[in-house]
Amino acid sequence: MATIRDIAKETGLGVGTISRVLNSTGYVSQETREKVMDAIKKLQYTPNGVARALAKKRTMIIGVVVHDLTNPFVPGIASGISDEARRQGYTMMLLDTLWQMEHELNTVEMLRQQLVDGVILLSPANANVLKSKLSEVGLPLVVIDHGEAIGTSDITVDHYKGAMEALQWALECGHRRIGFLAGPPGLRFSDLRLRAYLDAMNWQHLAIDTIDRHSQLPIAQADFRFDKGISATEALLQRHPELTCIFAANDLSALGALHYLAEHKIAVPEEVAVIGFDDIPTASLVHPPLTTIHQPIYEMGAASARLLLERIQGVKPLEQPEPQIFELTLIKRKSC
Amino acid sequence: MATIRDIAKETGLGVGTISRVLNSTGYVSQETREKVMDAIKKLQYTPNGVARALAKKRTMIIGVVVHDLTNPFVPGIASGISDEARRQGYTMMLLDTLWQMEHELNTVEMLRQQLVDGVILLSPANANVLKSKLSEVGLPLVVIDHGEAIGTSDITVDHYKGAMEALQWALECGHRRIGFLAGPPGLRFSDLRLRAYLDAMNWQHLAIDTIDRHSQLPIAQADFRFDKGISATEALLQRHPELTCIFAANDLSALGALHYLAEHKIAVPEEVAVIGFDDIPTASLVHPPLTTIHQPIYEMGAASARLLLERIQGVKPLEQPEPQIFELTLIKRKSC
DNA sequence: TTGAAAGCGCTAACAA
DNA sequence: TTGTTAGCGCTTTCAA
Repeated sequence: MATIRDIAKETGLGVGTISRVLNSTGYVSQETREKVMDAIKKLQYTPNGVARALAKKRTMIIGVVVHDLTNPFVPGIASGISDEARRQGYTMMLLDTLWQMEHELNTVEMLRQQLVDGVILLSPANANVLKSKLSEVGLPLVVIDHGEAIGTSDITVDHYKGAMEALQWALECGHRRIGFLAGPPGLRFSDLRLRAYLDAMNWQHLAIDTIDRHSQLPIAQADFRFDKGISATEALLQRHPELTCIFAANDLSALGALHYLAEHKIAVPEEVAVIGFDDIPTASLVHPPLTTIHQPIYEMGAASARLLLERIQGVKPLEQPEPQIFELTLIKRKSC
Repeated sequence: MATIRDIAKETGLGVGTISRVLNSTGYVSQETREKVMDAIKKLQYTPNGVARALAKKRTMIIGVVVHDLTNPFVPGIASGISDEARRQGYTMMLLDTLWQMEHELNTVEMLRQQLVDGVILLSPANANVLKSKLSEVGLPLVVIDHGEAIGTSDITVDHYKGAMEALQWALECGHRRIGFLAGPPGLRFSDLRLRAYLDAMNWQHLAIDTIDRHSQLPIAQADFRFDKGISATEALLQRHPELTCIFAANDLSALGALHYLAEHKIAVPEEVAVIGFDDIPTASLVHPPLTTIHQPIYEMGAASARLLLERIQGVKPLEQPEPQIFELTLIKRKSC
């Protein structure tokens, strides 16, 4: 592997000069530049990024921590980030924590080691610890939709309002007996969607943390998952055959509902309607196409990258939050 | 930011000793170790990964170059890689080229800069150039299913055989008039699936590169995409109303076919059957669930990571190929 | 316009 | 068992 010193030797110049042509900084005569370029080509030289990062104190890489690569939501966000980052000369490093607390911590521990210039956290379960860990070492950070009751996200949406809009539509369609496939309890955005459901059903008096005690309610836990969406739908309809509509806390579980209904030849939306939340790509592919709340996934990713880069470049202060709230829109397809 | 030198000063020890307790190499007395640990905690010290990488000449990161994060196939592979890498203490860095030649080259150019210890290329369009670029700098490499006519992949499947198996099943089901939704021409695995189709239809004499001249054949270009799957199916059925089955070169386009058929109230599989290829997660979610050829996606990802790490660690030689061919299996669901 | 030299923060001999 | 020192390959003053 050729180093900058080899180029210096080959051309008879000093390493400083080589560095200058490599970075187009300072003055270099045309003649010298060419001589250097020739040597670079001849020796197949590529600068060593690690050494450069050490000297410059930046790597031009941003780290993105996600909970599950196979959740269709995630690649959407990631490609928004990746595109925007690339546009500004940065590279994205994706890190998957598989919803495991332990991995989330390990991951942030390795990000502390300065291999990245900044970090984007996507729906972290415990944003607050991670945040303080990273700010200890002064790493710029952007949080998309954190999962804790308190704390601020830089990029987010109005989950409550979105869910309410979905339910409003269900009511407009004439549905009165509406069941709910809930997400994992304790996660902020999961709870907000549940809250909207309770309010829309006129159960404002019920606190979300006591909901599991009201087993007579048409609510079943589906944990944002497809497979649990199937079983939860089954449970729901057995306990509540009177339901004419199911609102799922996310698309994946809504797809589970759709799957169950199709298997049991229950017509959608004629017998039971279904509404989801997220608008993942698959939502439009299933039959009937899923009516759902659209999140501008790609745009949210791009915006988070833009904000992070501003913080990295010192345009925006690291700690001062100014949340961007993205618009949700109801996409009326065929399932409700 | 505290450095190793600060810890040395704080404890009154030499930097070598600090390094030793950090890496658990060589002898360190229990007492010293504790003193160091205390100082680390006190000063909130985290070792600088870049400096370490420069000194050790390895970063413990592997780069994974993919063409499209939003293709469900990709996250499947990536999570296999990520899991296996993590198990061995490595971190995965995902890079998206969006099917763009230019990005593919830029990406490899940055990987040349030694920020990673090895590279996995997923279905690269031009594996050969990338390969030589990386081997110039001695970077270990694993290729999953390259897209060129000649060249070897380390991890692959028998596309021809898989497609043939799918067609055999269609024939067994009594279908004789079978249409084909083709992938992008010129890609090795795309062409192999087409070849199998032609052979199964007893059109062995037709060369794949002249296929577009035979416009009377029940073949339409769907380019592995959902939206083109819809329009291609429409075109196909208009020209060939006699078809009773459609074989799609991949699941995404098969889903497009399914979508078209549902929209036009054409019963699947009674009136027209559909078979796909890949077995992406969505395949089992649609209605009717898609009969398709299953690729062990996760396993292939894990295997490629294992192989790469063996090459990085010098257990396996860098250049000597010994391709692993994974088994494809026909998954009979409801669409055929 | 170019060269020399001092780091960047860490690891790994080698001495002590 | 610990300390010292010479790199790793590059950038960046400061002189020349």
